[in-house]
Amino acid sequence: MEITLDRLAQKFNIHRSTVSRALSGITGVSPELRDKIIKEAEEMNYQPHAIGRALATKKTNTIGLIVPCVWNPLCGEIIHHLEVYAHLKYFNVMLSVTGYDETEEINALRTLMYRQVDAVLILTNYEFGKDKLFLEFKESSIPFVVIGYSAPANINYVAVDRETGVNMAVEHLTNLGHKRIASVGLIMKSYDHKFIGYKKALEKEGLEIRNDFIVTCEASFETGYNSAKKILKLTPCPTAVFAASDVIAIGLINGFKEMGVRVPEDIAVVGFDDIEVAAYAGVPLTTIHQPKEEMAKIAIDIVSEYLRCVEEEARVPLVRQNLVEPKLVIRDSCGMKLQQRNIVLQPRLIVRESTGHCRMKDRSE
Amino acid sequence: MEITLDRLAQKFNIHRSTVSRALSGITGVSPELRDKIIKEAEEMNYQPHAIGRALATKKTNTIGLIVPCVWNPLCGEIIHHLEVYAHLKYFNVMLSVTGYDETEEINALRTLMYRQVDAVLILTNYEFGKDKLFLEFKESSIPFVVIGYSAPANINYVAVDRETGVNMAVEHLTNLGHKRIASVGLIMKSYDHKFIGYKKALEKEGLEIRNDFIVTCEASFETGYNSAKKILKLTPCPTAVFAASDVIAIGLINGFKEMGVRVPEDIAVVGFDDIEVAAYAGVPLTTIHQPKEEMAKIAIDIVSEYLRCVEEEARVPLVRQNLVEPKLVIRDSCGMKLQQRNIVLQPRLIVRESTGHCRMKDRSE
DNA sequence: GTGAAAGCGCTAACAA
DNA sequence: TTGTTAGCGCTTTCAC
Repeated sequence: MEITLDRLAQKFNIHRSTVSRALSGITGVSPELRDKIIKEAEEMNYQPHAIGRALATKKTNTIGLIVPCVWNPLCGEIIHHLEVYAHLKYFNVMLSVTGYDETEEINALRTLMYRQVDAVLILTNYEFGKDKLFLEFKESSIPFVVIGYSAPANINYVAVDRETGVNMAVEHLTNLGHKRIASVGLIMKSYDHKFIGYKKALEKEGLEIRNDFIVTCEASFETGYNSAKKILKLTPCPTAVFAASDVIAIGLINGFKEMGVRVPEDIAVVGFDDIEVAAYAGVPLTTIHQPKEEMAKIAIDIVSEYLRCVEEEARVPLVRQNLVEPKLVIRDSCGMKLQQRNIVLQPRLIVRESTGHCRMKDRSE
Repeated sequence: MEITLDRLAQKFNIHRSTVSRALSGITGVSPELRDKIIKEAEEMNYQPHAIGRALATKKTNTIGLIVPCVWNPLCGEIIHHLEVYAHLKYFNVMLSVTGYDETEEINALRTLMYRQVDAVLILTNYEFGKDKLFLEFKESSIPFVVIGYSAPANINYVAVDRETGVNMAVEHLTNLGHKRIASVGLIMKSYDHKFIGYKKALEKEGLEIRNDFIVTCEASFETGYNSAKKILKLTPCPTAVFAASDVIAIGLINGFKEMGVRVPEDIAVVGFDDIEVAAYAGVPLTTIHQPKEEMAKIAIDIVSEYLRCVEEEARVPLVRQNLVEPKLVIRDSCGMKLQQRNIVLQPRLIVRESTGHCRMKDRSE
């Protein structure tokens, strides 16, 4: 038989409310009784019923996490950190994967939002602020934060500064002397910060922006792999390529290899994300590091701080919009093999931080 | 103001139970009223309150998922499939990551178990049946299934046949003529099926089992990488190595490369798991495929079938213990490059299935 | 310091 | 067909 507050109370011929107070550590129970109750509860291995409590308190201590997928290493790593930090703040996490489907995203939101989670986090790597999703959010009163992409003015978000990141990547290539720099996986829309960054970086160097040098594809190993052929068909052939994500970069390098094209000797490749495999991917990948753990921490902080305030009936914090700084991680895929390297069995890592600082904008609703 | 059954009922001056029936599609409401109610509910965008419903029905439609980590691609891929199948069966999933910590596993179990989830799935890659965890499970009345490792007689599980898998891997190596086959990442315990498989496979071939050829390490890219040095120090040097997981194999290959040792020319490597990156890892990895999606499907089927039975008050199914068959996936890392290969931009895949069938043992409690 | 009572939102058995 | 009632397990306000 399940053990409940009432059953515990019966043991001592007292009322369940007293037991509740004793176990919640609320003042107003005699120390002796309190200790007896606690002891007995432990002995009987009493566990408060989360659902009952949630109904009474209107708090579930659960945050909903909507993600496009989990198999993708970038998502996997971010989800990992989110869960760990959530756990530290005593939140459970409810996971919902949408398969990059906008309708599914809305469904997930509905399911989670309607009062079974205290907050929702949404991981997305593309434009956010699309009307439906956005409206759905605003109708609810629970806090939410977008992770991975910037959002409209009145929505919390934490994301890397993509434009700066891409700029660093392209600059690295131009510094190495590259003039014909193609890209794979960019989305040719004004809302794609990576696309903007790519264009601006080339413009700054006075390099021509050629549409045929912009090969679009989704983010996966396979699409990257298949893009290799497209890149090699270009005339004149690019000497370097910026891949919009590491999975693409890794696939690409494999594709090149398959066609007898060496990286970095024949063509240089920079990635974006710095997923863990990047260091172990055939040719260790030079890439732009996303501070995933930091982003996760910030996201969890935002919701837990918000929730703390409503609990204490304090003024709720302003919308927080965090752009965190990327870093350039130099490995082998762009041909920085010029220096002598000791044969030390550790993944080589030269980190070059961007000059900017972590920017944080606070705006009022 | 939140919209509830009562508030909906007020609109028509009827009782909330009628509204409840109408919306649940339960017979016993006049068609006209029913339609009016449904229409109004949709208009007001009514969403049933999951917590209230859960308290009343003692069902949360949520399954708890306890995993050691999510950043690891093997875990990530399995979690992905689990979530997708759970979703298909209308389950939410509550995720709990334990960081390979047994105490955390028990905590997670407690948190989830005590009536906020209908079932729990536990993903583990090591021995299961450890007293504490096991007892904790048995005290609860909710169904659970272990994924990835076989469990004691009265516990559901679904796992690959690891012993067979390792046997296939080692056999592949011996077929290629290898005699000195080291291993990395095995656990030298009687409960490690991979270890058993490795030993048996060598014995079968009449090969010596050398303790120094068994290099232990945890499953990560980094530990694999660091193990390369250890392998190369052995005398006589092995000509092939079996890595207990793909992440180890990938790290290992990078370590070898770093030290100027070529794979497969100088040394052959087989992995285990067939994670997605395996096909794109510098040298495409020959490995043992775990049917992750199939395993996920079986796991979800087990719990949803169980839950269906208790709901219908039918006899609950017997314990299901599924060992699914691994497959040998031949790529490049063992030197099967003998045949001419067309330059076709697709990851090469030669799948060799094990001769056995998917075994399923049903046992009574 | 402790008990009684109400109520969170819903479902389900029973009456009408 | 519809309403009434009770109750899921807990918290919390108000009496005592």
